[in-house]
Amino acid sequence: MWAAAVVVDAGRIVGQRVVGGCASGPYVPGMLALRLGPQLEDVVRRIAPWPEVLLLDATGGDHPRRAGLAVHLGAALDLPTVGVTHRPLLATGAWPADEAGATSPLTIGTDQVATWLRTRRGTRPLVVHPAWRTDLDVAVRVVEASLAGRRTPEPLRSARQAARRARAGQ
DNA sequence: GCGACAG
DNA sequence: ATCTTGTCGC
Repeated sequence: MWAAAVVVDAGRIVGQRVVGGCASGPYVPGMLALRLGPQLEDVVRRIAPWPEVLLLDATGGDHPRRAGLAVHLGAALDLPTVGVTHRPLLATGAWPADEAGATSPLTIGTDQVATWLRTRRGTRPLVVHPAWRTDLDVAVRVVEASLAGRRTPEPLRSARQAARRARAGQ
């Protein structure tokens, strides 16, 4: 398993780190932190400059115990976190209008734990999860500020690309 | 037994 | 995540 972390400031990559090794457990929905937590914490701790907020492929309160991987990692690192996923884990809610910036609530019972966000017209909306020391409003603003005109936040694209390169050996 | 189920 | 199928755009 490979993990990559990049620090993006004003659209520019100002820090990057890649780390490899064995995943620490199997993939079990609801227990991602057990599988990926240790290596993700390691790769973030090695990065410089230290970020103001972490964007992760993970959920926050959309979790059986309201503690998705983004919550765990934020707590472990004492760093604000925001999650971005393709789909919710448990929460449900109708898609927002097909307009950039449109949002709609994702709820578990009466609690809104995340929001659908249409980052770009004509594409599937992303799920934005407030997590450690962030709320819905901040989470959406962080994601929108990191889009760089694309559907997916630039830090996540860069990190995926770096991890893919490392996995291929280079 | 089958589908759902972050990555 | 990974894989497969289908669509759209360059």
